[in-house]
Amino acid sequence: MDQDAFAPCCDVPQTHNDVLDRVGHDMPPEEQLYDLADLFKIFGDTTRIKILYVLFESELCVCDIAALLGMTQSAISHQLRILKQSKLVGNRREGKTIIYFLSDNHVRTILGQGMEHIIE
Amino acid sequence: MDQDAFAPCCDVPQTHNDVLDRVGHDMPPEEQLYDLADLFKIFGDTTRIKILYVLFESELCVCDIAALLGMTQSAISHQLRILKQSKLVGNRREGKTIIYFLSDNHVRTILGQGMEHIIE
DNA sequence: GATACATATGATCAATAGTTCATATGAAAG
DNA sequence: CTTTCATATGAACTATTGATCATATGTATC
Repeated sequence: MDQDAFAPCCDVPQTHNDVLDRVGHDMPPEEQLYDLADLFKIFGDTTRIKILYVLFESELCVCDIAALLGMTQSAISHQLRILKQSKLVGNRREGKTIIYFLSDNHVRTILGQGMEHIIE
Repeated sequence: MDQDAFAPCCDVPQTHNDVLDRVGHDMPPEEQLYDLADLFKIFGDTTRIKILYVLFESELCVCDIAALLGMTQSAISHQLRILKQSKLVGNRREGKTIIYFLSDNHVRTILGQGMEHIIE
């Protein structure tokens, strides 16, 4: 990053360049931040949250999830695709049906922390 | 919830109603799930993630954040508004400028867990 | 191998979100 | 009290997203 890129932009009584330099340096790389936002986007939809919550308690086939949430098989399938791409859920075939399950421990923590925040 | 609402929808070798009954019961109320999704939507944008990251290390005024991220003051201000509405950041006036800061401990945990997930 | 069942996928459409531009608010200095 | 500086806000435009509908894939059964 350019050393002198940050000129004082307002008359705050502290030295700006010091702070700005330091802050700018500890920033994770652009790509990681992008991936991180993408991950949280997944949690930012009620349907997907509900899916994660039901899988939380039991692995389930697609039609069961659809029945539980009162939604179309197609809608659920589309969302499961997204969840699987992000490695948040996994699946296995069992005869004609396909069983989905949570594949990651972080899911619980992330949802839990989110809940704590909104409960307050 | 209706006791007999869930008929078996596929020929999975387990009894569906048992599982579906149990899973349906431990679901948080609709409104909470909605709020939860709304909270995560906030983390689902690169700009807001970056803002949180810089505030992570130091409280800053609006124009400093804009300078750090190389973005318009207006864009930043709009996003700060959203972050403030969700109680993720707070602010205080200091002369002509307004200083923003992180107001919640969960922010660190949530971002941290997210990072852990994508690093793997 | 033809049919039925469970799931996946592609196209389409409505709704939502983020940036930009122009402008408004609000405190401080002269 | 007028001007200036820092920030906030509203409107408009584009891009993205989630549900629906129709259809494709793929496994099992006859």
